Amino acid sequence: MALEDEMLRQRHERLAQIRELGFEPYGHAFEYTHAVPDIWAEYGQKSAEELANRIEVRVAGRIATIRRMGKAGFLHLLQNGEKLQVYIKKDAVRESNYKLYELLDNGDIIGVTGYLFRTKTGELTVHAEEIVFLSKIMLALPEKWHGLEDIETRYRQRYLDLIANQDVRNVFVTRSKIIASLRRQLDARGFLEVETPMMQLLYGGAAARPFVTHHNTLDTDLYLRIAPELYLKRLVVGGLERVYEINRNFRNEGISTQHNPEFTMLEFYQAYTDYRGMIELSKDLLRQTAIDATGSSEVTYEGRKLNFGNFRQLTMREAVLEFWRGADKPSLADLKDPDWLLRHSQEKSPGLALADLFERYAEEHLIEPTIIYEFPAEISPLSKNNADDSDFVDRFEIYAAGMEIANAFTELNDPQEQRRRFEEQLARKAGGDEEAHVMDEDYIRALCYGMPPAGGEGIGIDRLTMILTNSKSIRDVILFPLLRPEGEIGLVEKLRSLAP
RNA sequence: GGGCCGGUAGCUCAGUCGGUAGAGCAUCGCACUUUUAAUGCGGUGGUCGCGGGUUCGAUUCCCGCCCGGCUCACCA
Repeated sequence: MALEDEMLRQRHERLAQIRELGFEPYGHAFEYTHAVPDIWAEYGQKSAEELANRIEVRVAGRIATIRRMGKAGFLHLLQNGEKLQVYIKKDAVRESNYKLYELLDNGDIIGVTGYLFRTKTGELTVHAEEIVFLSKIMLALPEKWHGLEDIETRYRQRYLDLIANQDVRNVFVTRSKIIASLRRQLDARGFLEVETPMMQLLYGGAAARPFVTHHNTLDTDLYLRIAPELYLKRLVVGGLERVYEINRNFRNEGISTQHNPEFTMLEFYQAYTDYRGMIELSKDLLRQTAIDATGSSEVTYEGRKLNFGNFRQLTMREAVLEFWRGADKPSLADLKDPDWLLRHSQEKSPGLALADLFERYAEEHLIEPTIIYEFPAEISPLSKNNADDSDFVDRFEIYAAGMEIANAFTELNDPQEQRRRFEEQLARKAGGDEEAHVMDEDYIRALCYGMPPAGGEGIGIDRLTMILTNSKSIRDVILFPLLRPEGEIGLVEKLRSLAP
């Protein structure tokens, strides 16, 4: 018999034994006086003498390790990422309780009532006086000191990863702090959090291929949104002058260490400001988020220092110049010369060519937090033209660790110009560009009612989290990243064969 | 989608120049009433990712496939 089957059978028998002792193998509730981290916070520094006046506690958690020694034993309870030792002695608990202790498995969830003391070696420990059974483990937990390392299992069974690897738990705690910090900062500035459709009749607000789904009753195909942008700007038209949304976008494209098909974006819009206002707001938001998440505006990513209190600022052309490799280094004048640009890229227009050069030469080298501005209009169908050079738009992106983490611009609020841009995109779509923007006539109609001048920005929460948690892959900051189907698990069959 | 790397016990890994496998932990049994990777002794546990081919014989060699990782392409 395979070991797993054997273990299931043994533990199934233990369920009955636990019941025979008068305990429920799956408890209903347990009121603890302290969570394990609270015990450490309150008593972690107390000496054996200070603990001598019987401090009674009720604690709960999952058994992480268990060491039995004849008529006594120790176990560690794991709760909220921290462990607390429990000591059980045969003549200190009821007989049935000691028998229950003898049935415990690594991974069971129990509650313990007792008093605090320090062992000979000085470890803060609960001297158990009563054990309550709360939940039975039926399978084997990963091994105790190598933990769970298999990447596939970590992603597929994230719950095991969270139990076995406390640093993984901390990544997701930090992710939550990042989102809470951004929310708090935006709320404090008078932004209103809103929710806009995830299922849309038309997709827009970004250059990407969408997922398609179908609504049966309406008999209509719907797209999972690739961005909330056009809906948020409709709200700005409607007088919600400061809005933001933190939610998922879906893009039907490749998967990599920097891309997951569903990912989380913060988008925010502020009326009566422009991209310069967004630059200042971004600097404040990111600096404070880094501090709230990590305790410092300076973080280490892959061994390199990134200071979110100090942003570099370069135009796209300056960035190409700075990171140019090769002998034929161009001048700034070359980068403004359409013919020169077209000679140095496969792209068909000067603006696309400049963006291409930027991506090829500069992007991966933008390690320090850097603001890149002066974007070509061709790659920015929703941004307002620059007043001095209509081939460019008032747009910037923020890069760090070689990744784009934010994208922002002065919003295009001229419906006539927006119509022209959409039609330009339609022409590109006709030319085979699957990611070109579609025409959204209702959005044009909204602009025709007048949108105040506004700045808007999107920040990629997953990538920001990667940087602030020093994670190499986006899958390490998404609890359940998309994976291919796993195949047969076979557990249901085994459980059925054990059932009464 | 292309290239490279990987998949051996529940976990972490070794190994077989082709003769059907091993360690530690976990698990089971015994001993042990302040342990810390508890300790000591003894056991159980494997369709070596899946399917073909070559061979007297394949976990090992060859081909195809599945799953994962990295990377390129694409993208944020």
